[in-house]
Amino acid sequence: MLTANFLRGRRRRQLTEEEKRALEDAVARVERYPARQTTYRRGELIRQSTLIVSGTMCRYMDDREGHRQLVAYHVAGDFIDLHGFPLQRLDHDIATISEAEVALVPHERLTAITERFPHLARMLWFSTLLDAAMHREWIFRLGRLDAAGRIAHFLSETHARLGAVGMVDGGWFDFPLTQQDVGEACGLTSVHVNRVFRRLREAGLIASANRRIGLPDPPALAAIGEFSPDYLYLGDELRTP
Amino acid sequence: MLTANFLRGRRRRQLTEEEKRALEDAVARVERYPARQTTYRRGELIRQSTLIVSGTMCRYMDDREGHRQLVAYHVAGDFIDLHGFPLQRLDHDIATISEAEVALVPHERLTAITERFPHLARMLWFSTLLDAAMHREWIFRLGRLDAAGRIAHFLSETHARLGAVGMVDGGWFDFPLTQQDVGEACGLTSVHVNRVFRRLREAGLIASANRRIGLPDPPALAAIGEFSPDYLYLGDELRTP
DNA sequence: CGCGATATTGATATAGATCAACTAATGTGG
DNA sequence: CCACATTAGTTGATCTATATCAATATCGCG
Repeated sequence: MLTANFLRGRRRRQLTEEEKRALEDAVARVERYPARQTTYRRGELIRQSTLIVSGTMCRYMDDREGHRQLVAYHVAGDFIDLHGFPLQRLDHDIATISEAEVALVPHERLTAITERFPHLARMLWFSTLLDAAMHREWIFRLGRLDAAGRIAHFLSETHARLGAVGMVDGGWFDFPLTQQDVGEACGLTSVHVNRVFRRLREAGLIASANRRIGLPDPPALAAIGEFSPDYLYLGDELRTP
Repeated sequence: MLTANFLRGRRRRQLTEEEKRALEDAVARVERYPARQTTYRRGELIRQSTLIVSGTMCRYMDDREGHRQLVAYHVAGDFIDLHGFPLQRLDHDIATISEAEVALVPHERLTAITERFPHLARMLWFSTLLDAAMHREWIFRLGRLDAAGRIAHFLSETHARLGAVGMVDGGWFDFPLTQQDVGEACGLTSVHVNRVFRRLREAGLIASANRRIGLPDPPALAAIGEFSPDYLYLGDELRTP
């Protein structure tokens, strides 16, 4: 099932079999994007939305000098540009981080869903509001936390979200972001990210190898990042850092 | 009309008379909140949503030490906690800034709207995604701009949004936020906000009197804040800084 | 195996925080 | 409507987290 990870691990995911089938049937085709490619540019008209089947993508905005600010990081099960359905155009760019397989859903089929399946429509709405909740958390992170806190928060969030879709194994998960990318998500330079990573590593709070990250002590990291996963609306079994 | 300012001044606000009436009829009652009062605390169950008729409110999150980070500022016409309709609980607190008059819409009536008026439902969805777009812009502001840029961006945004609901007069608009509040929105201390305000005032870019702010040269201020109003999805007549 | 991307480390600079008065508004009770 | 209290705004001196600049080391890939 292409859409099996959609809202997986979230509370209130009461989709009926009929709704699941309607969503799966709404997929028009599947594509594969190479790593590090911008797939959508701000302002383009959107006629379909993109559900990540596997791989990772991000949404970002460039400042005047071309420095990138990530505004969201997306993993399997995320409907990355569903915002484009009501908005028609987006205010930011979208790119892959790692290679990604995506399912494309034409907007006319989403319109049909909102007419025929009001509850499923509210679940789609819900999923865009999860993004908004993450945005708020990112605002908090940038506005109130220092460098170590921001990075700890970002890693804790990624850990929790990947956990929800079964992609954490023994505290380890894929992490295809460079230190430069992490800096662009956290409003820091890659140099400073490197120094903070070292401190966290020396404190036994993170480990890394082969583009994967391990969190030996998630609660301690969550404490540094003032992270609490409420805003991810996870199912009961997933609600500890 | 209590709901007259809802989506006012936005592109794609094609509500039929019937839809407008349905929304107006969904209002169960009107309340008045005093200034500087927290009206909703994170995690409470929400059974109704709040549309601001007049006055200003904000959404915020506290850090461990109780320092506040604003994540949104809301004015007349904003459906401040419509996110709570699909989410059921919110991840942040809500408070008034100035005294506010609000219209309350029970969630069961919103559910009825999504079943009977799919297009109006998409417009409600659209309005929550405007919030998400503003959130993204706040992330950009905090992650990539310096103090002057952040403040310039925030003032430019407020100017544009109040313009959309007809609340800007000769470049002047109500601004009930203290410098402390601006700091909490922009990730700065009130002391530093004060110094930046002085510089902007001396440069002839802002003026203030009686809790109002005037922007003598909006394009120049927008340039400093790298502000472009695309993300507000304003009508054609309102799309210059 | 070698090259470009990424990570690492050190030295120095700076924007903004912090601490500490002081002043100007705004409000409040007698 | 005045006297006082409280809140908001202003300014200066100093400190610090993070940026910047620069060099080297290591990794992953063709």
